[in-house]
Parts: sequence; C-alpha cells; structure tokens
Amino acid sequence: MNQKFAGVKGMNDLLPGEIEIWQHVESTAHAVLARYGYSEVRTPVVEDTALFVRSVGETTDIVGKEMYTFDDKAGRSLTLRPEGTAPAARAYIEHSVQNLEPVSRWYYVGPMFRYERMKTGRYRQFFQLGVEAYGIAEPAEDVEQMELVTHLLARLGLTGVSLNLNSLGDDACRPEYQKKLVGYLEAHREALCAECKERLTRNPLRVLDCKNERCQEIARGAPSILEMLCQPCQAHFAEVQRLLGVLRVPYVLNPRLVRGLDYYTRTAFELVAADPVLGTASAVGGGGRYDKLVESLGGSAVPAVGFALGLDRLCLLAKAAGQVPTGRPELFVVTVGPAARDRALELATGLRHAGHRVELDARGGSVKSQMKRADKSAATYALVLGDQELAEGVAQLKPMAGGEPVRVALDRLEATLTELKQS
RNA sequence: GCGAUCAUAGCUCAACUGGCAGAGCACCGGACUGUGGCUCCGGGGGUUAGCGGUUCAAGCCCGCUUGGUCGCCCCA
Repeated sequence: MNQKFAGVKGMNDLLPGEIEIWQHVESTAHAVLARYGYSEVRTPVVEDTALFVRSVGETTDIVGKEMYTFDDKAGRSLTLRPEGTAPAARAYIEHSVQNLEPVSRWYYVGPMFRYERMKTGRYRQFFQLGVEAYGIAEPAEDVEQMELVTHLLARLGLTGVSLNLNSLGDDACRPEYQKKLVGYLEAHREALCAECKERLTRNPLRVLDCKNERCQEIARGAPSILEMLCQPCQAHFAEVQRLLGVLRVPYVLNPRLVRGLDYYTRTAFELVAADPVLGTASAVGGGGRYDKLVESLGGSAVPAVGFALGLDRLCLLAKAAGQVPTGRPELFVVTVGPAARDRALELATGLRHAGHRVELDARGGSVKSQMKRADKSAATYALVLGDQELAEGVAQLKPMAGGEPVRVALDRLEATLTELKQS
C-alpha cells in the first residue's frame, strides 16, 4: 500500500494559480529596488545557531521559543534562519565588504522559519523581502528606505498600509530610559499581565506594546522614550521626520512601537495594514536602524539600516486588492493529421523562437476537443492546420473572442502575428 | 504554548432518531466522422482525514492522532 504524504505543517506549496501573484509582487520589487541602487544577495537558509542568539537577542520570542534548531552530523548546532538581517550581516562581515566599498545596498528574497502556531498570514515557513543598507549613518538613508517601501507598496496597488515610526535611542540614552521605565512599571506591577511581569525583568521595553488592555492602559501613562533621547539621537530623529516631510511620506508617530528584535537602535518603523483579510496579522513589514549589529558580530563599526516585508501577507493583500495578473497565450495550434502535426510543431517552434507565446497539445484528438483546449487556455487566436490548409501552404487564424477565421500564408504567419500584437 | 471549533469527490455542500455515499460546479467524452463558448446526454473520480472502540449495522456515537480555521500570545 502506497503511503500518501502531506507537506510539513505550516509550510505551503505554491502552485499555478497562486504563484502568479508572487511573481508579480517579486518582479515589481526587483524592478523598484534596482532603481534605488540595491543589489540582490543570496545566503544559505541554515546558519550557526549562535548567530541568531547573539544578534536577535536571547530574551526575544524568536530565540526563546521559535527557532528550528538541530545538530548536524558533526555535532554543530545549526538553525533554519528565522530572519534575514543577521545572515546578511554575517556575509557582509565574512567577505570584508566594508573594505571593498564604503556603502553597500543589499536585498534578499527567501524563506524564513519560525516555529509558531499558525493562522492566516502566519506560517512556519514564510517569505521575506529584506533590504539592508550598510555604511551610512545619516538619517537621509533611513528616510530613503521608508520612501522606498512606501513607493513599492503603492506600485503594488496596496493602499491602507500605514507607516508607524519611533526612535529607540542608543547606548547613550536607552539604558537611562529603561531604568526610568522600569521604575514606573514597578509601581504598577500588580496590574500587569503575567507575561509582562516576566518582561519587566527580561525585556521591559516590550511591555509597551503588550496587547493586553490593562497593560496598554499602563503603557499609555509610561514615560516616553522620545522625551529622553540623548542629543544626537534627538537630532537624528528630528532630521528623519523633517525629510519624511520633504518627501511627503505619510507616517504616524508611535512612541510605544518596539521591535521584536534586540539589535535596533534609533529609528524603528513598522508597516501596518488595515485590510481585514490579514486578521490580527496586520504587520506587513518592519525595520529600523541597527548601527551596532555589524560590530557586535565581529565586524568593524559599520552603521546600517534595513527593513523586511512579509511576502505572504503582501500577496494576500495584493490578491484582495484584485491585483491578480493573467497570462494568456497568443496562439493555440490545432492540427489535423500527422503531416500537419509535423509542420505545426515546426511552426510553433519558430514562432516561440521569434518571441511569441504559443501552445500546442501533443495529444492531438478531434478538432473539437483541441478547440476546447484552445478556449480553456484563453489564447487570443487558434491556428487550425490540416491537410487541406497544408496543400495550399496556409493556415486558419481564428480570433477566439469571435469573428471569422482568416487564411494566412504559412510564411507570413510570424509577420501577421507581430502586426496583430501591435494593433 | 493555551483555548475554541471544524474535517464527506479537485471546489462548495447534502445524506432523518445509526440502515446501499449523493448533488451542483470543475474535469473528460459525445450529440456535430475538420472548429471553442450556449444547450442536451454520458463518463471518470471517495478506504467519508488517519487509527482504534461500541453495534447485526458507523459519514453519523466514543477515544486518540493528524490537519484546517478563529481567538490569546507574538510577529512578517
């Protein structure tokens, strides 16, 4: 008895009918990123476990409970990447890219893995488009990226996504703020949810974006980090906002925005969609500045800023927005008899080489059934070629939308198709 | 990780208090021996998610497993 297999929970197949929207989203992204001077990089799906522990942060949910970690046969602890920034930084450092060029603008597209309870828009294998710029500390770079992502979403026809913005300070001011925040939260300790009591000691900033209503109430009264930024952070943040204004990029200031990863400094932003198709999985992207990451992973002090978009969610939104592209053949070749089929194969091949999209079904069959296939393929024209036509050196070109078939000389086919395509 | 809920053809769903597993759509073919869509006729397709239990008899009742969906949590 043959066993029937099922895919691994939370990891999906993308089949024709579904893949088109992905190709549309990805090709749009490739085109937009190229215009902003970004180059694609590809790094392995598996990395040294310690890379994520050290960069993402031991107290984060990702490292604490969501990683796919295993030992290989040599006993190394490896992890299926849960995010792309750390692997990119690792590659950047490993290849000493900072010595080759002062500024690098990279992006990547690929699967990420997190062991989580799944639901709409959240999978155990999901796809991210990540964008990383190394070597520029200026706020203009942060803004360029936020404008880029805003533009990309617009190109995809996605409205109703808002840009949330905050600054998380840096080593100079965040510890100070954190101390003050803990002081405030300690005073309300009893009212916090169980998890937040835990966060209070492990990662107090995360209390700020707890979804629990009572915690939110308390968070609203908490001191704002924006009032405690050190002078350089404050100047940076002010410039970010000024330039967003210059470029007319709409954003919402959200002093309680905290990212789920530890490596961020200064600018942090998140893209939140209003569309109900995503349910509670409303974040479609997020990012920020991580000026200390490269150094903390053993590289030199290279400032960087980046963000990631969740492609699964983007595709859900694009589909809901009716952005489903359709591809249809120009020509579907219908043949009658073996001699005609040989000639048709030749013709189809020649037309394809000339750049036309042509389909032909080798199963043959009655003209009727071949016409049905032509109809189903949504081809613009059917080309009927049988012994009668062959004897005269012509074929019938029939518009599938309706209308009379036209007789076209076989040696005029390519030219005729090209003309029709242009008109 | 916690809670709720669901699982019958490729899809959407029927099947009485337990009694021969069905329809629509989709797919394929024919009516028209060389011309699609509309109509009519026919056909293929199911261990009723899986395993076990109760029963003369289980799609239906019970248990377990797996998977989907929703909420909590978190994020992309």
